[in-house]
Amino acid sequence: MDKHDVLPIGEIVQRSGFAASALRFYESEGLIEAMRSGGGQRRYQRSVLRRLAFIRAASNVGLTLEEIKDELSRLPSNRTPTKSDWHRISQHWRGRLDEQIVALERLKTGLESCIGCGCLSLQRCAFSNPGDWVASSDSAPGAGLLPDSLRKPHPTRR
Amino acid sequence: MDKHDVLPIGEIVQRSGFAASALRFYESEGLIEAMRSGGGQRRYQRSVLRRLAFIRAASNVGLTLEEIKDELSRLPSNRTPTKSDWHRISQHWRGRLDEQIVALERLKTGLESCIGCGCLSLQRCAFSNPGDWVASSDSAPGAGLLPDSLRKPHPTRR
DNA sequence: CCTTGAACTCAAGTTAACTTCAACTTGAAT
DNA sequence: ATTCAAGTTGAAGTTAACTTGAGTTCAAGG
Repeated sequence: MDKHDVLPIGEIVQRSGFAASALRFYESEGLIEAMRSGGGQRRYQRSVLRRLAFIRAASNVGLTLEEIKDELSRLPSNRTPTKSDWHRISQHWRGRLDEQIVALERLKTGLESCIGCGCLSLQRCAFSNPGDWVASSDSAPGAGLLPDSLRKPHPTRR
Repeated sequence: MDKHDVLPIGEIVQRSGFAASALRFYESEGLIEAMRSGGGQRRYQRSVLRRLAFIRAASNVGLTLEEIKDELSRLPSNRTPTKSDWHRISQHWRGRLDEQIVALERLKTGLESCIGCGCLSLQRCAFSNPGDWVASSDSAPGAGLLPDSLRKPHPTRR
């Protein structure tokens, strides 16, 4: 039990779906670890696959690598996460997703209410109001708008 | 009726909530236009405010500047958009928002179904599956995952 | 031994959407 | 006439999350 306990990077690429360059990058950022072969090539433990799955899931939820790193480090040191670890985390992520959904729905509602008025006059359209206008009258109709956590996709990604 | 028909950049900054640098940038990208004073300073027509409101709203919906530029150019040349223009556009935006909401909800559902299994085993967890796995079995449970249009916020903003 | 495909490193490039900076110039008010 | 806030330009910087490229080395099969 030696040869099959570690996997070369190509294998990890296959099984995880991440590019080799991404794996090296994650390693450089301290998200994953690797041992080295005699000649200096990376040899991964099987557990890195679970870690990578976690990374992908978290990233789908919209966490930054920084945040993901934090969560990974909070996962009681490298043992397999228990069901309660997983439950705690999923609650957190659920919250994130809910926030995002609510924000989008608020936006949609604003949009709908604008169809009637044909406005975009910048006068009192909640949909197009810049942040400070909205902030000024606290209980405004379309108050809030997009939270910081809802901005455009990153172009690099697949 | 001359002095009050054009506005200096500072005024536009106040009224639109965009930074002066953003306004110059938008101009360089052809999203807005400006006349010049004798000495070369920008003088904006009032209508630019409506355009800027449109830009902000579209950007809140998640359109790229490129897309916004397209939509602006499709708005029957610079006249005030009619109610039907606005209706057509808002339908488009609504579609975008709906897509995004659906994607997030699919993700949330996947997350929920994962709580029970405590998985992230990379074996068959729809939530953490990389794209190609999902693509391979077409009618998979959590199929689809995040569309390209749903990736992280851009840090620069506000 | 030789050949090749797989891997390595490190620096630099990519993308969007702006911002910052340095070094002036304008223009409205006193 | 002076002043100074407000405006101008063009180039370079910022951020996240990686990718690309150049030049070199590893490792496994024949």
